[in-house]
Amino acid sequence: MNIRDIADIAGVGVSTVSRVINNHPDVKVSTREKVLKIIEEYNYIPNNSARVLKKANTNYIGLLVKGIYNPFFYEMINIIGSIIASAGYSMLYEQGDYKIYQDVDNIISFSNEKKLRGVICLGGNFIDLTDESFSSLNIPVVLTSVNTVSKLGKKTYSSVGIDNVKAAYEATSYLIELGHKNIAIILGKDDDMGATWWRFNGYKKALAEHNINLKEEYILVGEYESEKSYEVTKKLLQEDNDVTAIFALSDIMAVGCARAVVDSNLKLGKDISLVGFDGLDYSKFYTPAITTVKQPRKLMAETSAKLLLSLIKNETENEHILLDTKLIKRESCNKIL
Amino acid sequence: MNIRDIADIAGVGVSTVSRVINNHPDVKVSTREKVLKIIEEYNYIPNNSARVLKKANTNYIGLLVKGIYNPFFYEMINIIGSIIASAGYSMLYEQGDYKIYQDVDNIISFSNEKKLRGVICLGGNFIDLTDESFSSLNIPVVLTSVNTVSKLGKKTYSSVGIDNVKAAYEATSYLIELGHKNIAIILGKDDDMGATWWRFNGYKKALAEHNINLKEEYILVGEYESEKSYEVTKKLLQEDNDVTAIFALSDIMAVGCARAVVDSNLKLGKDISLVGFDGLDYSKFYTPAITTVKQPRKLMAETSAKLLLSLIKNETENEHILLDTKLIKRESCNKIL
DNA sequence: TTGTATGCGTTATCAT
DNA sequence: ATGATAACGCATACAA
Repeated sequence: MNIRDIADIAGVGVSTVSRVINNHPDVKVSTREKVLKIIEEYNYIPNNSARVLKKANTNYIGLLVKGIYNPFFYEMINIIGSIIASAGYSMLYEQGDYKIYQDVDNIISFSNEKKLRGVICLGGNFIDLTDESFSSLNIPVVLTSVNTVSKLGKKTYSSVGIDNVKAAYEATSYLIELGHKNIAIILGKDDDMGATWWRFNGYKKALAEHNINLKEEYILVGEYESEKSYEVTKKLLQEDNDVTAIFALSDIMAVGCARAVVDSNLKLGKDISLVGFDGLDYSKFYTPAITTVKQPRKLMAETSAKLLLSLIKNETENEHILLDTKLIKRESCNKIL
Repeated sequence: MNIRDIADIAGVGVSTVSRVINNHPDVKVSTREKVLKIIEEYNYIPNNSARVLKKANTNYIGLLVKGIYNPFFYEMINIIGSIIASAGYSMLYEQGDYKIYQDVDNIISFSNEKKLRGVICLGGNFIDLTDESFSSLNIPVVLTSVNTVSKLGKKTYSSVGIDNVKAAYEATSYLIELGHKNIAIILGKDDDMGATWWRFNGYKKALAEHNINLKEEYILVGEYESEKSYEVTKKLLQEDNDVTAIFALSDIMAVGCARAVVDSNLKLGKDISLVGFDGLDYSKFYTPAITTVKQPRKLMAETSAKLLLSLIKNETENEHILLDTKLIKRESCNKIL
């Protein structure tokens, strides 16, 4: 069943059917209705490939997600997906693990191969972006929750994110204000140039401002996993009796820490203070509830999708949007002398 | 840059280039290398739409996910995605909320529109499946973590899931064996004919076998949300002093319950026993750790993807696979007299 | 307002 | 082993 069949059945030319399908104005109302009825009746669906081949553009938007198991992104995927869908686009989803470091090449080949109209990247490393990085790409790119280190190429892509340095600085400062001096930090990956790196910088900045020395032993790596964070925290608590606070760079890791504290016969929110990062639901329902840096992930998702849509429609220029985080104080922290 | 350009540059015919691209045997090694070099040099990527138009089949596999925020599915999405990708297919992702009840129509239009090679559905309601439901569909369908009620049409699709009745029966029986008689249950949605309904049946079966009456007041609805579950649990504990155990049909909801117990000045794992469902990581790290029914979600994801791939390759017939769940006993339950 | 004819880039058939 | 050419289904320029 193709456009010609419909045309024959309706007793009209193919172009008329095409015009009906594409809502062109120059069709008599009665003709349009007749054609529409037949399309309906025969369940005709235009061949997308032929359309794309002819028009040389698709209605695909690519979503490139970095990090296999990142609950933080999952919710965002669906928000982005629904906005994209209601704008008439389809979402082509691809994910890569943390090991792939050629993210730019990834985007370009993804785009070329699938003839995308635009791309959103959730996470990823874009360390050495240049003015030419995206030059071979003629579709808009939105990097969301991505930390670019380079100042170059800002005109060639958009971004939506948070100020990781500031967020981590605030969280660490909060712990310091509560009187903590021995503050351990659980990093995601130690070779990560993304969020981990910037947040680590915020932590170091806060320590430095209060003349607290950075201690090697207090820098742990949790691999963004509860389990791993549990292990490293437990080990730390066994070996060191001075530590009074822990800053975990994700809530997933914070939960692992929390349990490690309990299992070390210490009281969370009393012997050890804990701050997480992300603002996932379950930090709120944990016992005791875990203080965390809340990222506006719904807003981030919405902003990204809407921005990309505007960019595709050429309604706006590339933008770099930083959204606010919020330190949510709960029961896992307390004041010490 | 198209196949003709490459052919011209290489000084060969288009068919030769096509043969090279598609790894056809009848090409002299030297010719193949020459063409390959030029393809590489000019960064030529074959036009997918033209290919599809010609071959009348894509390399798209559709993933239809039900339920906007279901962490249980998220991890599975990525596992499925990576298996699909390494088999050379791309994943077209669509999601719907719980309100859409015409899931079969959804699959069919999705498939037709995108010329999919196969579809995996994560969740969803397929209550009145008939032998004809999928008859207009000539691609394999795998329903994962879906509860079909109908016995019809089993030859026309595959499924991967767990025995929800049995799993819920075991969990409830466990609580009963511990001495509990007043066991509340937190359902997902009250009008859900999917997992909730079957698990609810397992719960009822266990109660009936031990001559425990089903109490209206003990049937709560948590909307698959921690927050909502928190509220209904808190209300229950205020109004009723007899309840000694709660069975939450998802870990997300269990976490909400857990906190509600604490906030009602009761001790979880002592005054109130709690069993969750799913086996998400954080039930393990909760304090106290939450007993839960673990679903083998990685295995479910792998099984689904591999099954679909075999079905596409016509290597196997439709199958209906039930995987085992496991009750993981932790600290949130205790024996009462 | 409507129909005819052409070409989008590829693969497959048929020659050579 | 290789090349010419005819589809695939559609949108559109042009003709009517």
